[in-house]
Amino acid sequence: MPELPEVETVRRMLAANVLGRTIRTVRLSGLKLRERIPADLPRRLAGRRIVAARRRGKYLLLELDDGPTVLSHLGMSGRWLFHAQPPRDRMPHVHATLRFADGSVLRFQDPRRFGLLRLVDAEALSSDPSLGILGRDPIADPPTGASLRAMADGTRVSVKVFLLDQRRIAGIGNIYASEILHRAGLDPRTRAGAVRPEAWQRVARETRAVLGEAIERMGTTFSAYRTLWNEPGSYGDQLRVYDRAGEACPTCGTGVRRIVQGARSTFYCPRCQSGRSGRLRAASGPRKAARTTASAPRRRSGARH
DNA sequence: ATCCTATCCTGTAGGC
DNA sequence: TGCCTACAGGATAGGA
Repeated sequence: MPELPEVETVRRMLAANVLGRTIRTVRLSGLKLRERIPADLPRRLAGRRIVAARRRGKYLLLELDDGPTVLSHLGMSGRWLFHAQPPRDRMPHVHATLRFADGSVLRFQDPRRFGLLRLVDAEALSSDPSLGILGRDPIADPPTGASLRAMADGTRVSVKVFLLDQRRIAGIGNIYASEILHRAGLDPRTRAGAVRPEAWQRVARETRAVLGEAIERMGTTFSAYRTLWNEPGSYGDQLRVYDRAGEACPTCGTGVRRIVQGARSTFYCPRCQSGRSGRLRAASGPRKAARTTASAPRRRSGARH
């Protein structure tokens, strides 16, 4: 799942490869992603030059020379792929093909179509509904223990769910949330409002460390994510707990557990991350039951690199 | 306001 | 071998 490190990797590669290029033609699949791609996108992009590649949280922004910005989100399986020469393949699930004046091509591929392609006028960027709700970016504006604690004040949700909330910190997804909390030695079930100041400091430090190291390794390819050159990221080797239910915790050897929080998997070490205060009750309502008590180790999609 | 659940979607894995 | 089903989760609408 593309999270901040994966999106930042793609942004850097876009900056290195498509900046300054002029779009000649655009072709759309016509299929609906998270929302419909504007039908006038080809007309509005033709002849425009890409002058900036930015990122906010998990959103990518390609700024055009006449003002508007192509706003994109990779969702679960989206990819921006660059080809110096026009590709001759018939790659499935390509929803937008941008052909540049020099013959190079940029494609947006997204099998599961949770992604997003939107054109936003310069003056509307600040009021864009998706961007508008985003909290601080942990790379541009690194969190501190104090800032996290202030944001969590009075919040009753678990610290894991808190970290996933894009309105507070923009860019952390399900993989890195588990990794950050493991490295911070904090029980993912702890209520965010009850996390101690020292623990928030560790969360802040590990957020910066994990995201930074993941960017260095061009992200984590769990299944679908690829860089602009269709290469997998290599941070998967560094994952300590994510998708490792039943395996030994790299710190203490205890079996890694999988639980479900907010309908998403959380992986943690019950020994290294033992919280003695502020723990939420395991279940607060009818739930699909039985799976929350991490049973047998389950292996999934072996595509991790 | 806050929290929680269902929904969108397809590739993959596991069961039989 | 092949069919069938469950599962993965980012963002968001809508309900509690």
